[in-house]
Amino acid sequence: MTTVTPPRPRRPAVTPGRKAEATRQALLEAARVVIARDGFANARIADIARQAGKSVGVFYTYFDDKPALFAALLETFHADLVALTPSPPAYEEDTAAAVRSALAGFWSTYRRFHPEMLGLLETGLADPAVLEVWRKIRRRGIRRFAFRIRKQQEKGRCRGLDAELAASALHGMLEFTCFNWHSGRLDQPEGPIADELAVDTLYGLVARVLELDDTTPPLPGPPAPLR
Amino acid sequence: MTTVTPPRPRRPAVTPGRKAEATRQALLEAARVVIARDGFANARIADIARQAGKSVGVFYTYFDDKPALFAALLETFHADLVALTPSPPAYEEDTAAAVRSALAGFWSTYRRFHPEMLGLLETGLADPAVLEVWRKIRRRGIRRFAFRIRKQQEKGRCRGLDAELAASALHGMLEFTCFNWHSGRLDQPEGPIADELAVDTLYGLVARVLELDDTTPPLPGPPAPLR
Amino acid sequence: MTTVTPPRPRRPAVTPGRKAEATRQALLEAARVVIARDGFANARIADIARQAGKSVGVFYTYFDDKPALFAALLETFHADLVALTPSPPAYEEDTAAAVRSALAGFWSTYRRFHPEMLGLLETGLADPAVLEVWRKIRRRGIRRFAFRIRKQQEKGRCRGLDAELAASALHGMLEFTCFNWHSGRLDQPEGPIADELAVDTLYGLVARVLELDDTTPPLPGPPAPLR
Amino acid sequence: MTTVTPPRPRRPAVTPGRKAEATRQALLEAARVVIARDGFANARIADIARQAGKSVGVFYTYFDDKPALFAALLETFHADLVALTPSPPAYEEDTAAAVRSALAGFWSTYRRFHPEMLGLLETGLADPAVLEVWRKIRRRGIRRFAFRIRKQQEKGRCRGLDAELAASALHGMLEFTCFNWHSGRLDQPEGPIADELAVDTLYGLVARVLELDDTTPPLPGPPAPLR
DNA sequence: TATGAATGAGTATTCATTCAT
DNA sequence: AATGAATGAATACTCATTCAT
Repeated sequence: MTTVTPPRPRRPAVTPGRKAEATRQALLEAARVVIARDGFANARIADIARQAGKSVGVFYTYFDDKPALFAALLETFHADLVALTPSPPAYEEDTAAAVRSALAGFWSTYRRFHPEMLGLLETGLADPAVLEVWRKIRRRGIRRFAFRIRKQQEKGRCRGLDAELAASALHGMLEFTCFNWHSGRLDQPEGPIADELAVDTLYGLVARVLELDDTTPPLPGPPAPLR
Repeated sequence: MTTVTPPRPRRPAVTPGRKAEATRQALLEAARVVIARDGFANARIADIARQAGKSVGVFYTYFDDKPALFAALLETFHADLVALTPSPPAYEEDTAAAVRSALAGFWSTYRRFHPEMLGLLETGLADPAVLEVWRKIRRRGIRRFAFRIRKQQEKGRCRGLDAELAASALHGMLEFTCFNWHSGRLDQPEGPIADELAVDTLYGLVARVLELDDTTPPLPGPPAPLR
Repeated sequence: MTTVTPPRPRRPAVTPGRKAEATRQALLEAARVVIARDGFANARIADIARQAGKSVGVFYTYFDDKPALFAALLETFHADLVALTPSPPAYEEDTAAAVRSALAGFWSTYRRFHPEMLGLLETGLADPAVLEVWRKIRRRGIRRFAFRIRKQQEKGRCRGLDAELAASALHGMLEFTCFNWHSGRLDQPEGPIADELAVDTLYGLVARVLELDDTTPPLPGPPAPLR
Repeated sequence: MTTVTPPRPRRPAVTPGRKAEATRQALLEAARVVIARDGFANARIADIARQAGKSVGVFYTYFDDKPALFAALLETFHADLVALTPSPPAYEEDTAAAVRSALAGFWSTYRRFHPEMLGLLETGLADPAVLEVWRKIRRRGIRRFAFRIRKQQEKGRCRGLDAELAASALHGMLEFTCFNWHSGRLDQPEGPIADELAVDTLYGLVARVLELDDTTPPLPGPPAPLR
């Protein structure tokens, strides 16, 4: 037995008034604060509204529910990642520099979007809709890593690596590690990590995997000697 | 949502009779099934009990609450990781083989403990008690990676890498990637990944970072050319 | 963005234990009391639970929501109406007596199921699921009235009446009037109506429409003389 | 949910300018559309305002609250019913024709005021203020039916009928049946009912109850043969 | 030990009503 | 008069946890 389903829009189509957009942004920003503080699952709608200095009800003027809010947050996250891409020419000119710059971009982007990343980890695997967005975000990054690996393979480097899988692993490393280091909760007994050190380290890892150093000969065949 | 549980002396000392221990194990195993299927946050006590073929009430005969159940799962997880460590001599004899074997161990351990890993990702960052266990688990793995990096540095390899940070990143890569690939939800459009391929790929990455190949000269200094 | 839909039953399939059935019945009965007192729309789950001497939560052990509870109430209502039907032979033997007895049955049934009728009127037209049950209930009664009218038409009576429509109107009269008189709220300035008087009156109306009196000649043709 | 509204002197005396009255009418009309579509309880102020092409706020310039809006609708309803009454002479001249014409009036009036009737059914029994209006509306119709029955009884017809009760039942039949047939939701599998057929049928019923046909002898005494 | 019915605190969500502009 | 963003009280619903049997 179900109640009649109103065939009319649930939220009265927020007209993009000045004030309206400001409130929406305030809620989004408040949500990021609360998520960063309490975690995604623990973030209550009421807390978010309060953090924004608004009443509970107003939340539903702008979002259908918490998942919808998170979707909005992820949208910005994704858009930012897309904007981050260095130009292809840059890669050809000085691959190492381009990679390093891309990593620096990653590092700072994942700082900005720490709450979003927290939400992805907390709910991504259990919520199909979130999972789909996360896939989209990863696909981009993985594709670029795989492209770079194949380029190197054309030069006789990165021998024996499955480009797609290696890219997935590299992307995972960046995603998780940037998140982890920014969170300051899991490892780091000695306080926050300096940006330069973090990027240097990540570059040290990625550069070795991609065999970016041209002064060293390529590594030999499949590096798995015995099983 | 799991929270810190003050250790209170409840549950009238379940004398671990045959049947009792069997029930406890049944509940633990059921929890793993339900968590893998629905995620940790979505796993209800009632579901776990039903999956175990038991009544809800009996859950509390064996566990103080949901966090306590997860703590019990993590305990086994950690114990298994400890048992996994290859003997130090093995490393000195054939480092590459030892690393490869350690990675293969990682891979299969993270398959077995997929539900636990899911729980860590979902709640670890928001629940101090869980976070502490996760830290302990990671610390072990990171220490070993850092040790290996320093060993390599003594041989003139892995120049310019911060051993601790690089180890943290490598561990994160393994942790997240094994979890991810086993979950089969995030990347993988083409079905599950063969064990050998997965381990080969991970080894390919780790071996490059550690510069395990003795036939190639060490990479030059800090590999970050320009900032 | 939607949350994962648990593929498992929402309510853990109430096993028909003794106590369980008693509680379910208590809730149903409490609901009838509260609906009769406050109306269907005003009946809060919490009130129903309290009236049953139970906590809120238990309601959801037995019913998915208020509509589901109402569906359960209507089921009994319908079953009772079905059980009410006089045997066909009775009709043939003494039609007038059989009709009168059927009306008396109606009258007392609609007293018993006053809360259900209230719910039908309040929500029936706006809730498709409820509407469907109401249709089923009416269809039965209407079919029987229409059958009787056609029987009379075979005897040259009830000339010019559309059997289906007339049956619909007669059924509506009974339904609404029994409800109305039992409610004691709308007309009646002089207190409750005696059962006999009510049934006599209803019979007086129905008998005239069906032209049950055999001592009077049938009414002439279509009784609408001028338009 | 509508409730009794204490008459408080709010709304700073809307001087009924041209535009003002137009807005008020637009809101009333919009309310009728929305109620007919969604039911009274489901009709939200916001929906009504949107349907009228106005902002939510303006609703409260013209009405104190939702009950007040419904009261305004019922006022018009009642006024129309009053205006409907055929002149007494008409009855004496040709009773059958007058009754038929009254029924036709009923039929078309209840089409026009379908939303109002829906509101009465949905809230009338639970809201004392609405109930009172409904009583007033019914009283008029019942009084006229009772008057007619008594007139017939003076002629030796309608023997054994309690005039008041029979009138209440007849009025209920008309009220409910006109509403029901106009709604097109409960019975009618074969589409809307033609006006003439509807009025013919209702007349067929009422005329039989009132024994309007002068060519047939009056029915004998109390028609309830055995109890 | 086991059962499963009962509890109730914790949250999400809706929508009539207010109010600054 | 009109606008539409904001308010918050009222309710529904969930699920970890308790407890009588």
